[in-house]
Amino acid sequence: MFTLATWNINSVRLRAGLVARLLGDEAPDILCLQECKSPVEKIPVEMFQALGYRWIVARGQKGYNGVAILSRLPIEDAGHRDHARLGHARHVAARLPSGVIIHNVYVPAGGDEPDRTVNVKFGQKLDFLTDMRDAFRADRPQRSILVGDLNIAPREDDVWSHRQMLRVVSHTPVEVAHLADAQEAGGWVDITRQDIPQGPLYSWWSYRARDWDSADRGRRLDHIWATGDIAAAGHASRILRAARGWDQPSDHVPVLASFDLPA
Amino acid sequence: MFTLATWNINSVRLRAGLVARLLGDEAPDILCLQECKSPVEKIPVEMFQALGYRWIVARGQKGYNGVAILSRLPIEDAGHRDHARLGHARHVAARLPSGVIIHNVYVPAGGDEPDRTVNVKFGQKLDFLTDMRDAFRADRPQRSILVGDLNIAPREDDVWSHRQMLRVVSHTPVEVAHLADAQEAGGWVDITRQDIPQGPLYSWWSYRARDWDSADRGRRLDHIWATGDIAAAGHASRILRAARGWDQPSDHVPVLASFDLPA
DNA sequence: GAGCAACCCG
DNA sequence: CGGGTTGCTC
Repeated sequence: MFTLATWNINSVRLRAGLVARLLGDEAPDILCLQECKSPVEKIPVEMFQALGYRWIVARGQKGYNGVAILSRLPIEDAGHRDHARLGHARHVAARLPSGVIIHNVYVPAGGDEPDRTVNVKFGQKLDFLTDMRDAFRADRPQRSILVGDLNIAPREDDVWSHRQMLRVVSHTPVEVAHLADAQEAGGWVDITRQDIPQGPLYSWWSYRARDWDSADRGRRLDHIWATGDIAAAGHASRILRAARGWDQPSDHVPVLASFDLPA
Repeated sequence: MFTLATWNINSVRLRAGLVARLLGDEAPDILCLQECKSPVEKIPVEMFQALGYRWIVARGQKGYNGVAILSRLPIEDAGHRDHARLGHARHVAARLPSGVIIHNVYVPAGGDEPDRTVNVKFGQKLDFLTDMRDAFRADRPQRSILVGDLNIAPREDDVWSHRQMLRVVSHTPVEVAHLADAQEAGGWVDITRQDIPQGPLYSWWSYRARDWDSADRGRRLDHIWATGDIAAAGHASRILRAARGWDQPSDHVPVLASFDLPA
């Protein structure tokens, strides 16, 4: 059995203290971070190692993007992909001793306008998802877990208002379809929704609203998926809403799940 | 009797807490600040008023310069000067009930190269001082006090090494001469040195040295002067070296003096 | 070394 | 709103 968490940290150096708090409070075996906004060599790894997270696999970039997998179980680097050839640090993979592969993904946010003819970033987001789909078609994953900030809230109850969000990037039908295609191509099961099938579930609240808690205009942008062969082992899904109220918080909160599998 | 302090605060908004600490600890009747780096309307005046400093006279500018006089005695705005027509907020004056005038001055730093033919900022610094001199010649001050960051350490014992500083902006002979001319034109007496005639005295330590305290490569850039007619009333001069060790400090520390005069 | 501006990005 | 960047100033 092992527990896994994913968190868009929005600067791993600025929020190393919050990461330490999560590791201390929840003690996941594996923590996948996105938006580290740091070159790999400037990630405060000693701090995480001091807390028992001796293994780290990461892809870094100065100022933007950046993904890292911290683990207290031994992990090996399992490569990384440059989906849609953006040249961004948005994917890294690790292998557990049992052979299970963890993919840590940070899908592009996609800008404001949900129209690729006027907004190149929206086109890049769709291309990134199409490229993910193609990679999973070419090489169907098995005994794998995919987590990360996918920057899409696919279901009606993944957003505070389906109607008001239909034309807002992260919940438009074209994005949801692209995400579904990638999910289907990999045979990925949404573990969070397998565990909590009904009702509103959010992992992100905008910085721009000061009353994020009462207004509760959230979105579920952060996901934990597993391939069908191991999906039944996934359980104990949680979203740590309280982390949005921590001091100097990220706009995302950690999402967790456990797997009844040998690590 | 009243006590007066001067402090280059290097952002009054960022260090409003330190200002409050000084006001609480030392309770000067008047505090003159330089480098407020703020428009007047964004200075946290409510905070100072809550501590009893009900009067404020200020000249502001966005991002750079900015001078303010906080007082718990009633003061009136006594105008401001734009020496050398730089268009900077570097001078403001206030009048005490007794008629004593307080000038709060922030002399330009002057850049790195002490040569006006290659460094316009150095030329502006000299012009600013010449213009101060001319203003005092035209209208000789009486019953006046002049304080501020004059960005010049005039004496050998105002710097950690006279020899090594002779070609460093803030201690070059040409600057010292310009300052002396302005001082003489106004009949100004250096109250700090009237009180503490001998020995090293510094009010500034560079941010760049982490070991500012042990290395002690300081300079006395911040001054309290009074016209000859009231100079004998000046006493109890102090430089609050400890403030350089406060949390997130300014690179300057407060300089204080008291005057045995009716406010 | 540190603050602020202007700018990019989410 | 709140991260990051570069460039300027002190």
